Amino acid sequence: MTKHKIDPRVQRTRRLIMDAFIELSSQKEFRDITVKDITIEAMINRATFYYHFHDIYDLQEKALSEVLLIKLECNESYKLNEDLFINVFKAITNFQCALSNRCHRGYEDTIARIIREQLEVIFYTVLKKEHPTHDQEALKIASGMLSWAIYGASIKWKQQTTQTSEQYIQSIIPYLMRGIA
Amino acid sequence: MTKHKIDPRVQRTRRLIMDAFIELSSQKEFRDITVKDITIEAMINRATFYYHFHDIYDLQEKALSEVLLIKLECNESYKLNEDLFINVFKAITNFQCALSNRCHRGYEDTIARIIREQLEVIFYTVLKKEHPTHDQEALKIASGMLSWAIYGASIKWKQQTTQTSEQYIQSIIPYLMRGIA
DNA sequence: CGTAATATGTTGCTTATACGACATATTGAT
DNA sequence: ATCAATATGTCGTATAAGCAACATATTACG
Repeated sequence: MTKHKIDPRVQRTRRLIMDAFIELSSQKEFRDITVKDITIEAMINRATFYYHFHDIYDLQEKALSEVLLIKLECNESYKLNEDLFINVFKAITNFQCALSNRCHRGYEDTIARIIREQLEVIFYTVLKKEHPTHDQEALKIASGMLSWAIYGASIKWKQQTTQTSEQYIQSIIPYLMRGIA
Repeated sequence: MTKHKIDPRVQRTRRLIMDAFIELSSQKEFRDITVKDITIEAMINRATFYYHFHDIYDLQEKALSEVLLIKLECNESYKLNEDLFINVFKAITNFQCALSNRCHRGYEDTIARIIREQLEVIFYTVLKKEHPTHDQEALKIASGMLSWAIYGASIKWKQQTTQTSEQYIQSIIPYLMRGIA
């Protein structure tokens, strides 16, 4: 049960805006999508857009975060183990490949930040559950380092062509597991 | 271009309500569908439902009219000829068959009225276009009689089992065409 | 480079929708 | 037949969304 119920109109309108962005992003590059495009596709007023989002960049981040979140398929049964790393790595590499022809220059930093932030939340949640008595700050640092590490691995993976993402992450999991679990 | 623009919120909300009704009517009989069911399925407030519809019966009529309208596939190129009668007849018999297992007793009159009203509008529009100088009242009477006739034929068709709806209407078209075109 | 067209961002006001409360009606169970 | 549960219908209030207008910024074109 949600502790705080969101107004259904807000849910619907945000859904309309997010879906409009996703639809438009399959038709044109991110930098060519305007707030006007969004409002036409979603059939909402421009003032309504600004009621929900700061600007087009705010929407891009939130929309991409949601897309990644869906790919990550987070669930409460996640444990800090090999399966988690494999799933997470496949999700972020899939995410990056899906974006590679929609946003060239200028979005790498945004995407990188979105990926790291999502990973950090996941790792922190899992670590918190497995080590409830540990210092919160230490868990934050650990999850932050892990997210950077996984992200760095994905960048390295992209630079090579001989291994699938699953093969690649499996080859580096021993380096991840040592010193954590 | 519409001469009067409808508020997008009104359009969206009515769409939600109509779609909720259609969805529910594939799961339960009409008489078992409540306003509460509709508001849950559509995710709208009960007061909002009453803002748009008088009661559940008002919704049923409007929703069914829309379903029939879609089946009729009205377009501006319609002419009062054999094709029109065949299309119209197939649409209303299809409509009646689709409903036959969702609303038993108590809805025949509502459905009959919906069918006749839609047919009357279609026939009047076509007659008006083909005989623009004719007396408006005479055109109304002619379209009314035609709609009753076609509806009556559909009732007769249901009572027999040897002919398809298309065969049936073709066998009675000569009786319809004489005295009109 | 200058100008026109287009997009952005904001504002005040209006309309549509949500909520909770309430009285009444209907339905289901005993 | 009675009572409890559920549904209906309405109301006052609050919030979200739409509209038109406006000033400013950006983009496209000649």
